[in-house]
Amino acid sequence: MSTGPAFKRLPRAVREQQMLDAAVKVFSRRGFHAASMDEIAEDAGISKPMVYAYLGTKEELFVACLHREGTRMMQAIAGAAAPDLPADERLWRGLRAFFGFVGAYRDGWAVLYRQARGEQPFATELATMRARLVEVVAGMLDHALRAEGREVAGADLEVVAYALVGATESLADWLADHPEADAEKTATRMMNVAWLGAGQLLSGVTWCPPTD
Amino acid sequence: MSTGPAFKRLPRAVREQQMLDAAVKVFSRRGFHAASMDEIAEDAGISKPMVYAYLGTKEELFVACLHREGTRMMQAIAGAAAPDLPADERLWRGLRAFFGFVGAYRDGWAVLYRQARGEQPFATELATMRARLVEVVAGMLDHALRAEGREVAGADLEVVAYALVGATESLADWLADHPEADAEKTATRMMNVAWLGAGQLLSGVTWCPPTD
DNA sequence: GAGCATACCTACTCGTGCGTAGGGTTACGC
DNA sequence: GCGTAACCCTACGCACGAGTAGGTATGCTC
Repeated sequence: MSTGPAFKRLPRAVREQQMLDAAVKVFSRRGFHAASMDEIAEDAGISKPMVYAYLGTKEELFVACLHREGTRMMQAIAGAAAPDLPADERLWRGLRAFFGFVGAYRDGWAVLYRQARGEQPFATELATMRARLVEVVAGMLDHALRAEGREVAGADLEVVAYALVGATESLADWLADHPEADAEKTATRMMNVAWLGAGQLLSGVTWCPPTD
Repeated sequence: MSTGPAFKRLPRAVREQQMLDAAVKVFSRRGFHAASMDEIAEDAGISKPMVYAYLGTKEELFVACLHREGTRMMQAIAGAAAPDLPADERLWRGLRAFFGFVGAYRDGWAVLYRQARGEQPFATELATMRARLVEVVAGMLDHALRAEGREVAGADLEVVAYALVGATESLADWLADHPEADAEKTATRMMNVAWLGAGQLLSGVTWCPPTD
């Protein structure tokens, strides 16, 4: 007369992914501190001790989320940026891949990143990832410059790259908040700002503060 | 034989400012949730019930911080952007004022904003402020465009403005993390990226995705 | 079908930190 | 000098949520 187990027993690997899905969802909705392990467990359709057994403490769980989403993003971008292409082509492909990723994982990405910014333990983790991106962009600009036989101080390039990455993240946030918006179009907009600006700089045009 | 009161009795207005100073400091160091009212009180040289008596609950206290810093920032920028100047001049002055502000209040500003991003109750408050900035920048671009007799869809302008604001905030974060960096120089860098990019767009140059 | 590992649960402990009750002390008006 | 209002404190109640103890059921191997 027993109805049997209401929910199936599943292999570890599957449950871990379900837990991570739930964790990303709840963390993004509530923020790291406000999220409760109980809610994550419930959302994953499992009880709390299972989460601790598989993914460890709350911090470790968050790091696992960060890691999975970060890896997904890097993979999405990695293929796009073949180093032998011209700089504008590389930038365009990179941006398209990036916004494509954000568009697909709106919920996950943007808010995870918004969360990780504030909390000390994770901010460094995030900063490392961003540093990698900045380095790639700076390297690309540098490459393009050398191809024209000119050179710019590394620090300057890095700051420019930093600004570009910041602008991109900002538009990614915007995209995440506007479900109706189109990822491809957003990428084009970003490319306009980034490339026409970078293009000018690459051609040696420089703006100087007025001497008043 | 009594040594008298170790700490002076001070009028409300003074104490409130001390509390806000302490709150900004602690919130920025620890983040909203990790910050404790006890630590804030201790740092302000006062006991906890006083904080509740004057500034209300933790959320209300944080909002008060956000409000004070936000107002300071807006005031810093407000004077700089006289509407009758040419667009590049206005942008330059705005940026200089902005980075000057961030440079002066490194501790307070950047981290307050980093915090407010994540937590739902404050994210909207912040979004409103940012929206005002975006509007100002978009208005400036629009003005410059009309002066040349051209016109661009409002939505497009807004996205471009959004990207510029994002890039600027990103460099502000960078500035806040690099105490040795110079605010003026950072503003110049930002102006290079923003204006040379915006300048191209204003001259009607547009980048189109390659048809492959 | 006995043994064992793995999946899974209910029901707790315990620290932490928000918010408050209730009372003391200094200044200031009259 | 005396009331009254503002300033300020020590000490608590209480809820919430991280992490755990200890036990049950299911599938897999031989």
